[in-house]
Amino acid sequence: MAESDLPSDSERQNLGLLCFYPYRAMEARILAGLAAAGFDDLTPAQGRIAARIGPAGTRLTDLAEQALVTKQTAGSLVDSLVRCGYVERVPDPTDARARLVRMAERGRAAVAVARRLEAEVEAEWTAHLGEEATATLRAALTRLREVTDPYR
Amino acid sequence: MAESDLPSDSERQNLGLLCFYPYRAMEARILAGLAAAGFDDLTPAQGRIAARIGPAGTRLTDLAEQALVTKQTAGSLVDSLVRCGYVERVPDPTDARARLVRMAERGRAAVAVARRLEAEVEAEWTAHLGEEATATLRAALTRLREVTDPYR
DNA sequence: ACCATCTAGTCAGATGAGCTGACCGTTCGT
DNA sequence: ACGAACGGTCAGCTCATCTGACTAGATGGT
Repeated sequence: MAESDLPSDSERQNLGLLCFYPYRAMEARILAGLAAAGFDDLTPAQGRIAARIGPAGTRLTDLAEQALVTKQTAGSLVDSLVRCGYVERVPDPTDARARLVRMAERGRAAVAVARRLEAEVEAEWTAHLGEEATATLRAALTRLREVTDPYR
Repeated sequence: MAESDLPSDSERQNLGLLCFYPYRAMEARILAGLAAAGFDDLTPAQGRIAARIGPAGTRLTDLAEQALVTKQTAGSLVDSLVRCGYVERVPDPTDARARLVRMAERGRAAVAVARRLEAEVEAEWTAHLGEEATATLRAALTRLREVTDPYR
């Protein structure tokens, strides 16, 4: 990679903002693809919550904490996901106060589509940047997460 | 996001999601810093609009297009920014239909603080990643923007 | 010059996403 | 066994965002 390709000072952008573009692009592509596949009642916020549901189910409080929203917000998003058939609530066998939010049939189908779309977009990005630069980018972002994501 | 038949590393995350953490962290830090400096009536959405106002002023329609929101949304955000004294609307001398949204005194003061905070956070990230890796990261993100930002 | 059309921006109304604060039932440590 | 902590819901609010319909000014073809 030629060093002369580095942006001039006037073009130099805030690193946070630079991170925003790929994130927004990925989210938009996945949401559009899901809609095209018939999952057209999903919103970005629902997706962000749903993406954090573990294989065995996850408590509402944990979802809220990881997504950095209040439990009320998480609760209403889960309600809407339940209404649309993506997830279900089951009692937590280990704690009678709690319930686990778990993927339902439709949710699993949507996740499969989302994974495929995600891989598709990453492949495009890799084609643009090159294999090696992409791997380096992923490594840097993963390290950066250590200081930017409080809930790893 | 954990179950997949693919034998993928469990730590390996969607590149889009990996981009999300730094973006969110940067935005939160800048907003918190601005609030601490007395600019405590700014919301994230107002900030995203305000960040796109050019030195000579920018039309509402252009702000909306760049921020990927409708002009109605941009309009109401600008209204609130005007109310709080951050920006002002002046007639566009070249088109009587249009008005330019321009930074006001308080807006310029806030921008100065935001720039300082931004540099501060980037310095922390650089300390964590190292000079060279940070430069490489910036270069990769800048190139990635070519395919992820429709309004460059 | 005229009219059709385009563009800049606003008005009205709806909904989603997020918050704070108050509350109830369950669990757990001492 | 009891009080503090935890899991979750209810109520009520604000802000951000959308779609659709509209007005005023600009522009271009005949």
